[in-house]
Amino acid sequence: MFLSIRAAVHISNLKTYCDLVDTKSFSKAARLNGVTQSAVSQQLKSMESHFDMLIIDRSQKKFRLTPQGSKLYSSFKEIVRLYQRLECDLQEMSNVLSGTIHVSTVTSIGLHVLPAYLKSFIKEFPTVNVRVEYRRSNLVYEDVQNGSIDLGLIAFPVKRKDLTVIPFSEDELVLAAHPSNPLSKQKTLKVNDLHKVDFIGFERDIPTRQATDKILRQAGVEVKMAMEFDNVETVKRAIEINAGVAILPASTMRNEVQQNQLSQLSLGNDSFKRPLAIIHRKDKILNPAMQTFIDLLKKKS
Amino acid sequence: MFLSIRAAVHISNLKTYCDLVDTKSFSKAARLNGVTQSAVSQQLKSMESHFDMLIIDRSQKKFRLTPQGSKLYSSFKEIVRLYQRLECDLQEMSNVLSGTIHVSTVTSIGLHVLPAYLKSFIKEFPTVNVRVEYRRSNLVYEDVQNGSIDLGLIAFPVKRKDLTVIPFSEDELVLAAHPSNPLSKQKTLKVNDLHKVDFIGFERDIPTRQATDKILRQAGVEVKMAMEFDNVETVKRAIEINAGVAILPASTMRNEVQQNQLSQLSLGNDSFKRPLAIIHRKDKILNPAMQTFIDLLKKKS
DNA sequence: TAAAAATACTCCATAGGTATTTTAT
DNA sequence: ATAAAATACCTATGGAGTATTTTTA
Repeated sequence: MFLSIRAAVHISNLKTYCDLVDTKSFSKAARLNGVTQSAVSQQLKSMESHFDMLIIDRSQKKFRLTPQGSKLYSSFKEIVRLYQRLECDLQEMSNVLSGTIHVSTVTSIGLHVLPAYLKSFIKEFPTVNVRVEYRRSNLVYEDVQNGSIDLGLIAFPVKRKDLTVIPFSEDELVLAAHPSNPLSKQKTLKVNDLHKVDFIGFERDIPTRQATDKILRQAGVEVKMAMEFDNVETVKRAIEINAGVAILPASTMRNEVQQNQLSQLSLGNDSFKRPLAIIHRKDKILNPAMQTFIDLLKKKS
Repeated sequence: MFLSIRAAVHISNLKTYCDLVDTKSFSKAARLNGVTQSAVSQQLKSMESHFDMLIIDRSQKKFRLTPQGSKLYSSFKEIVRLYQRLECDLQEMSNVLSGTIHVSTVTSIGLHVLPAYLKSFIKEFPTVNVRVEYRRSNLVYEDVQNGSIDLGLIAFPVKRKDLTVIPFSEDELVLAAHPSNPLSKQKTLKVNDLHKVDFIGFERDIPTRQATDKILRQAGVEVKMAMEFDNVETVKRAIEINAGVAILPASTMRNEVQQNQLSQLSLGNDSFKRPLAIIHRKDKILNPAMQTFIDLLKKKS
């Protein structure tokens, strides 16, 4: 009736506002919440008129919160957190897992490791909706960090403040070569055998590339970098035309090996591993579905 | 985008839901939040469909919360509390008092004590909107308790669980008589002088009536109860036609005494007092305007 | 001058009102 | 039989989209 709580304040607006403050960007906050920049702008405006105060000082060059603005921020953050926790608790109570899990994964994992897990997961929990985004490593980190997705799958995890890393599996790194390639003839292979060989690698900013570089460097081996690609599929296609050899995760080439399009060669005794991990924001509230998903990945390995 | 927080959940709905649970009544919750019963019903329904679960089991006779329903309740209560606290903090920061104070007062206080305070309050804080409801004592308590108003003003405060009582003033209880009444001739008066006298009182459920009864009883005095009314104004009118005398708070008859329509006689040395107090719900979050209002009442006395 | 934010304008979904029916005591 | 809650129906509103202008870096 006369209660000031009578206001056009939608819970989802609070979340958007928090993102706005976090990102200091209307358009980013908009993207994070699946609305347009215009909407965010209007939301803020209506909040300012509702509370009858300036929230963000946009007069100067810099995005600057007023004292009221930061008070709002901290309260809203708390409320959003409570609300999200509530949602998780409710899901838990309903004891039928549901909801959506939004996963962003490096293509190699997404294409060659994830499917097996995914299959048993959706079989057991058909009510859960898993969305998979296939992206480059750095973008996976970015997605996770800015909160646009729930879980990330990456190789060679690097620790970051405000990220939780959950290792869940390892892949063996092996040599991939065309069946007709001389190297394929050898029964055993050592890294040294790769000296001066035509080599196909990932682009330099991709962790697996950095790992293979290190392997070669430590063995004192120099290769002729013939081609560089940003994903494993293209690398395999290049090997298939015998443009060179590559060091790849074994899991990514099973099909081609089976069909004799590629040869897989173990790299000596000291076999090299590619550790895989799940990442998520430290402050992320994992709902039961996500938790179960994580548990499955950890268990199966 | 895919976030479950994306929901038609208005902050004010949370408050309404809490009231619904508290009162176990759709219509009461509706009244408390200035909407129709229909709206409350629809809100609940849409919440149930949104969370896809039963919240209130209305199948049986009794209003019964599901486990999910009570989980919702506790979380919503926390959120509402956070939000209300936020609003207060914001008001405080804006350092111009504003908002609305909703006061429910016993008529005698509202008509004869409050105006002086009110005058200086609205002079000092013209931006604050004070609404006054004039009601019978028990209804003031009720209003306060069910949260439909912020502050209550009553005499002879009684302690109640979940109510805070703030004494702020005292009124002297005096004898009111028609100027032509024999009693008015006496220079001093003792309670005993009222023996067998025609008496006009408040109705039995009114605290001041109970107080005067006690005064008379303790003095062993019996009066002839000629008339009973539920408010002081009518009592005074009855005295003016000389239907009897009454014991009234001095403050309520100043005007009539001045204009010689009533005589005021002190009741002996052991003057009787009527304590006045402000009441509010213990869990009420007092915004700065209310706090200031209370401080003013306390200070002036 | 290019990106980000604000604004103008429009549209549609929905929240909530009135009126009524259904249900429970 | 009566009070409370649910439902049917309708309308107004305000939230958000598109398109555009304005701002600022």
